Amino acid sequence: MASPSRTRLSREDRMEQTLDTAHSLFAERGYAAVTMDEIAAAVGVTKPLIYNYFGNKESLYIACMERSGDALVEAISLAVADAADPSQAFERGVRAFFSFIDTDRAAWAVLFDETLPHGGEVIERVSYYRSQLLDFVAASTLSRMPAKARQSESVRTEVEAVATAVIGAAEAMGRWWLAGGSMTASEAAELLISTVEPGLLARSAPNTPKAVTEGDPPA
Amino acid sequence: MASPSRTRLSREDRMEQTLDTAHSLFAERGYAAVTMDEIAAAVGVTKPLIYNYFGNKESLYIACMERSGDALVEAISLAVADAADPSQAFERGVRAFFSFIDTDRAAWAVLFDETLPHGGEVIERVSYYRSQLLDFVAASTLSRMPAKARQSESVRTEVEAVATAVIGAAEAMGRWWLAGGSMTASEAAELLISTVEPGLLARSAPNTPKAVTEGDPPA
Amino acid sequence: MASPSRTRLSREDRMEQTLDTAHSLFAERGYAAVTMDEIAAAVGVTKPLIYNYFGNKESLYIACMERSGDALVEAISLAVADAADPSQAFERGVRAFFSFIDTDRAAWAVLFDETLPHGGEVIERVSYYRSQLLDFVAASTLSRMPAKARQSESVRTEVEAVATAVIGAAEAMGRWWLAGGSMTASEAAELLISTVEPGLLARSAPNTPKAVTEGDPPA
Amino acid sequence: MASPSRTRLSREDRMEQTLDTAHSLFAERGYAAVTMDEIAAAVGVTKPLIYNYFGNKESLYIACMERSGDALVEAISLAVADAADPSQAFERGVRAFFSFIDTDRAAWAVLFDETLPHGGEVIERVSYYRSQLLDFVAASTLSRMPAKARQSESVRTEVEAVATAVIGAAEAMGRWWLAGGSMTASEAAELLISTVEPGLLARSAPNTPKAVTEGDPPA
DNA sequence: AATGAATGAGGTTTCATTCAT
DNA sequence: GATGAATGAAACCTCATTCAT
Repeated sequence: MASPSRTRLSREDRMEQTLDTAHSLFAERGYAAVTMDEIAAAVGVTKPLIYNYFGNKESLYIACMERSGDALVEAISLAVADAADPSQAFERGVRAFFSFIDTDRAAWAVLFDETLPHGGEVIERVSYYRSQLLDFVAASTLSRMPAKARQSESVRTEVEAVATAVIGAAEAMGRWWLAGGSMTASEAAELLISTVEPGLLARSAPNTPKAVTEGDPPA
Repeated sequence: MASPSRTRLSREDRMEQTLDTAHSLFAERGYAAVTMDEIAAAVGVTKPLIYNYFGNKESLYIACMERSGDALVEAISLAVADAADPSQAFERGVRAFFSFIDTDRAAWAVLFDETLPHGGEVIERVSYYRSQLLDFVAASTLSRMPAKARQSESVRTEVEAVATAVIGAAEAMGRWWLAGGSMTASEAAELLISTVEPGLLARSAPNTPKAVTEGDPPA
Repeated sequence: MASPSRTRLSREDRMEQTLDTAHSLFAERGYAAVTMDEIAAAVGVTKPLIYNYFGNKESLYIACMERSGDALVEAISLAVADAADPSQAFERGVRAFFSFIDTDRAAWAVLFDETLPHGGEVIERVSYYRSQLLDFVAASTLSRMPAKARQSESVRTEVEAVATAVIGAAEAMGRWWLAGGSMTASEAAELLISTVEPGLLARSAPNTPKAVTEGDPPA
Repeated sequence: MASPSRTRLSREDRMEQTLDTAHSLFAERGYAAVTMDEIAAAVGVTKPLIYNYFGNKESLYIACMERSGDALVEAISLAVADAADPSQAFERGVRAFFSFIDTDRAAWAVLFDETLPHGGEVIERVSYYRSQLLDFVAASTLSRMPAKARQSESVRTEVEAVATAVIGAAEAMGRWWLAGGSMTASEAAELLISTVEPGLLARSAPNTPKAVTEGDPPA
């Protein structure tokens, strides 16, 4: 927010700098409340330059969002891919998620801003990232199911619903954690895992005696 | 939305009618997208009258929200209070929640509008209702815990976090359900219950062998 | 342009007054060069009021134009209808045309403004009025032709072309006359009539040997 | 419009190339709708270079216009000069005019653009070319008059008015022809000639009984 | 000979809100 | 108890034009 130096920057540098500044502002106050004038002033240039580089407000926001979104999706993607055992994908994904919002809480805020205009391109892009997260959860749940079940249409619908609920839980908890901060990100992750993992597991393996998968080995 | 009759109404009736109309509009398109002009036109009165009654847009929205919020809290409250066994409070609450949004999706929409201005009084009131819901979940979780645990500060924090996650899950699933509608409200409720109940239970009774509480193993 | 009194006016009066003022400004400097700010200032109100009444700049311009266009078309229409003999329709129409632009030169300017945006609704409306004028000329020419010729497609095309030329001549002469003013409107009308009437007549009565009018006198 | 090669050109060549490109754009969309950005992009150079060469947008337009204007005036001038008999000057001029706009419709479009700013230098230059055309018509009309009449101030005014009307007719018909194209340029020329020539002739030779030119009543 | 970076100034439009009756 | 008229403030966006290299 500190107004940067007055030197002429290369197009690339200026764009980078603008993205940084805009990202901060958007993260702090949301899409609707931030004006182009403000962004320009914060960057230390005039509006036309920003319009020249980014076209319009929505596109600028999308550019901000893309950095965050890509980073988040990649972080989770890597974590999940590294799981030796598919049954650990979910946990690893959740941990990556909280680790991400711990590292870059602004990214999170931009990605899940609640003041976005309802009917534009921005919302489409946000939806894309949300759907990516959804897919991670859904995939990790499905991967633990018998092949037969995975085919069923109704099972797939249920899994989508459950995944939605889990993402909602993660978002809410993320928000809560960002606001309060009375525990570490990793603790928050474990808390979420312990809350939903049992239910997911039960759903994935309906035939398996739940007792066995869930915990205490039989005496 | 049908423009109401133009007869002169008493102040109270007019307010009631305005609330109805405004509620519909807000539910349909969100706080930000609805203008005072529209509301006045839909009600069939002039803007100054609405300002006279409600002061400003935020207050009007709050008035709309309060009806919905109170109704929701009361519905859940009743359901929970009726539970013979505290261990059923959570399930009953969730069912009441989905039943409520099934009956009155407009109320839900107003209560969980995502286009609210970030830093105003509105958001405070929304928070109040959210915190009420939170308390239900937290209470139902705590009630299943041994008294000793309930005293612990760290346990209370954990429970708050978990309850937040659960409410987030419910909201997200509610939104998903309203948008798609590929199952009944009651199915959605069961889905949510089956997803988080095991985890909650495990948390409430950490000593109890989880297997036992979770769906009797085959003999 | 003198800023009118500050009294509150009825909607109708204010609209009327706004139309008057805007009409003057548009007539004087053209659509593009007049700003809404200016209009509002000249009327003595603020922009939002004007937007409230007229919607946007194009609509305001159209409202201005409609008055002028309707008046012009009606004036010509009446003059032509009054012609006892169809062979006089053209002359009467031309006189009405010049009489009109004599009475209300601003109307003319608004109607044939050359700075209108190319692809909007405004241009459509202007075209409508232009086509009305065209029809007058074309009709008066056709009415003097034998029924047989009137059917011919090629004759109709020719008549359209000629009518276009005549309207162009009238517009240009109108503009010239408005700029210079070295003769009366009625003299200008007669001048135009004497310039094109012979040609039109010759066209209408193709049986007359064209050789006589058109070129080399017979040896 | 095809973006030209990026080789370094001499100043003169670059100017030439810029004029070509700008001319095309202006002809296609009119002065107002073309931006300097566009022109620069289409030429394949940067704006400052264009400013360096031409000063500003108006001057650039004028430069475009001058080529077209000079060419048109010269074409007509030649045609008229070639007329053995002064009585044919008008016809030849009209034919040259339509032949010109047939060959180079872009030139025409730039010369008679209707979106030019009202009060600048551009309009002055346009007026110059228009006055040149006017002079051709006026001269050809005057040349057929007795010397005595030519001296009269009022006759000269009348001739100017009539010439204005004729040019207006030519412009309008030119526009119509360019838009529709349902006849050849030469047919259009003859049509215009046959429409105004009789009137002009009658004016030039006021002693000739007009009845003759105007369609003899059947004996 | 030419460029990339940058701007000043202004345009249309929208909205919550209040004045005067 | 209610209205029609009116506003202040600001938002997004565009364009011709120039500076510094």
